[in-house]
Amino acid sequence: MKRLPSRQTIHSLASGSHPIAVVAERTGLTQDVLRVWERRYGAVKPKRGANGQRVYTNADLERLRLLHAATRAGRSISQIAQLSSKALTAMVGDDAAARAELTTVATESTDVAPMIDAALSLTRSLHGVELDDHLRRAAATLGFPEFLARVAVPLLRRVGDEWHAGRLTPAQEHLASSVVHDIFVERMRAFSPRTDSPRVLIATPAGERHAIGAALVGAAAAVEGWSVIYLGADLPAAEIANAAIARRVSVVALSVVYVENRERVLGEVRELRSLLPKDIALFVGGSGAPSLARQLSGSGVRVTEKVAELYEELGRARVS
Amino acid sequence: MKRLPSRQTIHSLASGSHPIAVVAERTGLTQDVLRVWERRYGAVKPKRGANGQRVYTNADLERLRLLHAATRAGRSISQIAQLSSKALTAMVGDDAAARAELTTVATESTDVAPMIDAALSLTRSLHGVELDDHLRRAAATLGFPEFLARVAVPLLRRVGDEWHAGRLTPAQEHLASSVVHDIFVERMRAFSPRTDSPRVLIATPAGERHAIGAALVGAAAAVEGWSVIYLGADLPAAEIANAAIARRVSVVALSVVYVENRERVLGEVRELRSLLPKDIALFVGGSGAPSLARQLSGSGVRVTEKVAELYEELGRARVS
DNA sequence: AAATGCTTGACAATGCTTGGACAAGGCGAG
DNA sequence: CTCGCCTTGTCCAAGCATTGTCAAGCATTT
Repeated sequence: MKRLPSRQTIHSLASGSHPIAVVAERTGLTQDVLRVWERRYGAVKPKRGANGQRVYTNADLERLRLLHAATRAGRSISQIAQLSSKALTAMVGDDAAARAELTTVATESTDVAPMIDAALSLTRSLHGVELDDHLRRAAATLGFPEFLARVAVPLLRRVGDEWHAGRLTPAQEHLASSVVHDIFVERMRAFSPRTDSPRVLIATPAGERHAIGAALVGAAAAVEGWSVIYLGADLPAAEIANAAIARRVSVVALSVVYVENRERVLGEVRELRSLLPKDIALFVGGSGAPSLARQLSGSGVRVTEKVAELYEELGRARVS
Repeated sequence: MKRLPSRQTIHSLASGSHPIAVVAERTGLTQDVLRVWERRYGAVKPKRGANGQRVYTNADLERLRLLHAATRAGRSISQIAQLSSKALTAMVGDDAAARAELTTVATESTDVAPMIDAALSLTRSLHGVELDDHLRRAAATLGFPEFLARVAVPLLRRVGDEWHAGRLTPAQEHLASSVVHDIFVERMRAFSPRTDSPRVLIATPAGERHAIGAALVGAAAAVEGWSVIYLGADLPAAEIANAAIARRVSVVALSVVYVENRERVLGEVRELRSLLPKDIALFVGGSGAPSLARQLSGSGVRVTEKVAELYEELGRARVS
């Protein structure tokens, strides 16, 4: 038996132990590449199990991700394989920053500011059809991911700001949200029917009536190749759980934008977690999610920054 | 005695008691696997009924689902069968999170080579509907200008090459062209009806029966904000001139892909130029255009080869 | 008798490892 | 510019362990 002092258990939780297949899946590297990087450059030195198979730690995994990012940025593996993980982190960060700078210069060819301004003015004048048309053009011109990051999200934020400042009426705000929402939903439906891709179910919990965040996540996920089941807003936990089980999704994602009744939302999320089988992962995202993070930690619910970024950080240079 | 009709075995019963068939159904594992996992790895240890048959609890069921998810993620059953259910939950959650993260991060710069390869393979197998779907996804993901330059044009060129090399049949070539053509035309129609924008007329001269280049230009122009009048292929100069004058276009663009009869095309272009008022600009583009460049220089006809050039020319013409 | 399930043993498919070979692309020298 | 060298990712073959599946024979229940 292994010795199990508390230190060891903590450490083993943090260090992880993954077979090569998992590492390949998670890093995006081929098994061949993993082996050859080890053999030729000693990039990582995984332990071996009793059967001689490689056993990678989480540190190895992270290191390999860094190496992968660095090689994608144009570095040659033989030059960087021996570097410390710390140096690698710094290097990858530098590369990302440099590239972000470069791409923002390069992408200024299509200037989105006029698109957003035009959309805002159509919102003001309550020209719904024209707004819809205008945004669809923008989406077709930029491509959906770009449209999301550089037009839809900034527009929604500006509409929100203007509304808070009293310069937009609720009707105007509602119009903009609903037009954008419909575009998201349509795109989601158009992209989803891939049969063999992993399924994700998206909704907002009961008490959260803002569907727009959920629709945004759904559209983004659909474009990324997920098969999306979109249920919309304000659903009780039992409904969500039933749908998730019936459709055999592997992930359920909830969007929480504005927390009206904190306890109620928390209760709904907890109930949903208890109703779902453990092998279905539950994510909570959205601008309201971080405020729930503490109460939900350790309960098997993941409060994901990644999804929250779609709301707040996508406005900046999205190139990671 | 123990009359437990299957209906009563709902998860409201905390412990549950299920025969192997139910467990197999609910976990997606075969009965053989259930037994062998128990025999070889002690993954679960179900109680036995009076007759020696296995009786699984709900906890067993959940644990088996977790194990199933973990093995699907690439882990080997012998390594994880002994782990606690809690550790398993964490591991499966991690795997799901990693996958979600990987896909959402992959938004950076989309690699088009696989798109083109996939399109070519769909062309080979004559899957017209799938090809259409695939290309529309690509267009929506990249945005139409990017799609044109990085997918559609390279694809058409490769199809042409393969066809010349005898590796594609005429039917396959035709399928690809027609699918791409339809996408172009649809995009053109969907984008055109701006009332106040400058108008461009697009066609191919008599003798040129390949409409695809014209459709390409039309779609590009429509996305750029032009109001496009698309006449299609193989039209005599007089027809084109009449339409151009009647609709008061400011630009006429001709596409010439494959020059069958050089003199005839030259004649058509010259005649068209002479029929058009001087304030209507005349462009000739397409892969067949450069070979006509010399004979047309100085005659008030502008020759462009690449799509990018055409964009520039259109931009210039629009300003003037 | 039919259905369901158990055990044991055997077998085939899959996956991992090692070592080597190969081809495409980058890069400097001629 | 071409030529060769180096780097790097991919592929292959053989050996071995793991793992899913199958068959045969038996037990219990309907």
